[in-house]
Amino acid sequence: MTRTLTKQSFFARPATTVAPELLGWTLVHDTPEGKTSGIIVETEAYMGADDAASHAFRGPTPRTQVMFGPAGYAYIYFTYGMHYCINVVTGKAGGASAVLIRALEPVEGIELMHARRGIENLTQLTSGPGKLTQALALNKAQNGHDFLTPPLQLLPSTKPVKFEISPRIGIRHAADKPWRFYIKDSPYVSRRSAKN
DNA sequence: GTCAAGATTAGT
DNA sequence: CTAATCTTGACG
Repeated sequence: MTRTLTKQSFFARPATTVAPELLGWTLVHDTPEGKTSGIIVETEAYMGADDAASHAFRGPTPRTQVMFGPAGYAYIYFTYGMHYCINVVTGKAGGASAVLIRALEPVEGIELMHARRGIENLTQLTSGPGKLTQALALNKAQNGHDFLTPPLQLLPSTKPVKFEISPRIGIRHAADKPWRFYIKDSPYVSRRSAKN
């Protein structure tokens, strides 16, 4: 087996396969204000039309359009009247599967992230899907952006990671599916997932 | 047009 | 446990 898995083919696999492998990767966002980045420590897989918990379950809508496109793009949505969440589209085009990035370990631009979040606590800076988008200044403007080019990128992991599996957080349907993955012992996983 | 629910978070 | 806050999508 000599073929290398390119970034593009990496994403074009089932969300349940990509989600755990994304742990340890780095999410970077460059803005005029400065660069912010973090290591992915928590993810969840959403399996499109076959997954009752997915936004794509009832077919394509204007909001979920990018999930039905090719893999490697950002699906960012607004919810609860105050939060954005970011996903990586995975699988083959039309499948509408995606991986929700739920928590990061802060790396670059920590001061900027503190300012954007208005808090001092480092472990709570990016420990949740709504928190990390605020810290990296992600919103609707980045919806549909491909992760292979600046200013929003996903950089491969440099070392293997030890992770655990659990049911997904905050969903009503398909709550039994073990499709949440997180780095064992990381103090940066989301609070609700941690144990609450 | 109307309405309920939501892949969340912070605070009591 | 609940309030905050508002977009989306289903219904008609």
